[in-house]
Amino acid sequence: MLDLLKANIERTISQPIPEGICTAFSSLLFEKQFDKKDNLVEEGQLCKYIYFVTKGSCYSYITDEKGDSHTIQFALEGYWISDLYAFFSEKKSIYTVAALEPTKVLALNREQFQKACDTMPIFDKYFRILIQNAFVALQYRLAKTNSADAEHRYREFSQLHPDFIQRMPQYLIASYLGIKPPSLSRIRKDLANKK
Amino acid sequence: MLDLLKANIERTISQPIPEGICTAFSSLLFEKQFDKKDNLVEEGQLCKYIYFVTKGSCYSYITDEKGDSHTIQFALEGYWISDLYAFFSEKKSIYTVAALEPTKVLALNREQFQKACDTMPIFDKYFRILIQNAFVALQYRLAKTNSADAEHRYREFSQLHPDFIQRMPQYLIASYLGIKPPSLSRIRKDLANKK
DNA sequence: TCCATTACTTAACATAGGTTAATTGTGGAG
DNA sequence: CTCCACAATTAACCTATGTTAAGTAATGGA
Repeated sequence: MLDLLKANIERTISQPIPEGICTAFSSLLFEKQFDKKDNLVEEGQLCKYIYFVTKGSCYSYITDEKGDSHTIQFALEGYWISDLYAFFSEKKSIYTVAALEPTKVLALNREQFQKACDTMPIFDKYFRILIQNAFVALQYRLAKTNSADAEHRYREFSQLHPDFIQRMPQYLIASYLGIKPPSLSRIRKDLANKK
Repeated sequence: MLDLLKANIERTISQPIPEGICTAFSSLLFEKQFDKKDNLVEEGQLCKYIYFVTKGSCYSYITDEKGDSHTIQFALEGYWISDLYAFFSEKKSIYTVAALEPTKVLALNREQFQKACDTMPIFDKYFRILIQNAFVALQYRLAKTNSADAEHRYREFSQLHPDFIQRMPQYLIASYLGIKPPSLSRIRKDLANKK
């Protein structure tokens, strides 16, 4: 499962990395397993790790005052996930990360993350580009949240993430899109009728 | 106005930078001026630069099918702004960046950006942390957009960005919050009455 | 200083999406 | 195979915010 990570790094920075660097990096990570419904990060707790998913899937969400959950991010194999706010600031987590299936991850803690970035400049680059891409995608998602209606957002999401449509339950997709399950049902019904 | 940038870099990476590095970096930048309402980036055009604001203010927005604008980001002195999607992908811009006042910026183009990152690893670090912070803030903004009502979002925004409240017109603040000017007026009226 | 423009407010009405609750569908544990 | 718990759908009704349009207040250029 290190192959998945190595491929991810090389694709992200658009260059092959020496075997030595890869070994050095992987020595900073350790493998961890979670059952379905386990929490990888818990709201209110410190967030010690960022996780690279090698098997399974998970998602992060925020809980509002009414107790409702709002999905922030999905992660399948090959995705990083965590509460980056809490991870970098060393404050209490504001999000929860939970496994949707039995899930295997590679965990990286803050000290090792710093060490990787400080001793191997290639990792500043890797994480810079990784976050750069995530930022661009997130900005677009917010732009669409504020400028397009729910049906439009659902159609675009289906196109962009057919894999998520397959594997994630609908009530989570609804919450990712910023709507409630009955609304998503309505939208799906309308779309089915149109065809 | 290079002082502003140097201070920004040192604060971001939490370490002083040698004078030499600073000079080398600044030689990659060039100064540019815009009048009020000028576009720094135009939707549909290539986005050649990222801009560091040294004087004045600007904002980025997306235009929807109906022709309505939706504010993505504000930038005062000490902020970077651009269409990062277009800048990095070399595709046509999907956002517009416009000056709200007579504005001075330092412009950095893609080749120089690459050069800075490739030859001075400290700039990978600088931009990594910069984008990291922007990502964390953006993720929180989206989380709130999906989980809190407009009044809550406005109160939080006022607390977090009193400077924006001062300097930005209300119709742009409304659009930043994902609502229309009449709604923001209503909210402000209600808040004034509550006190 | 005055006019023209642009921003802000207000009110009446419209609507997308939320809420609730009942109903049906479904997949995993035993 | 058969429950049971949970996920998805549906329908009736509700509410926050949008829409439109008019009126008022600022602002900036001649």
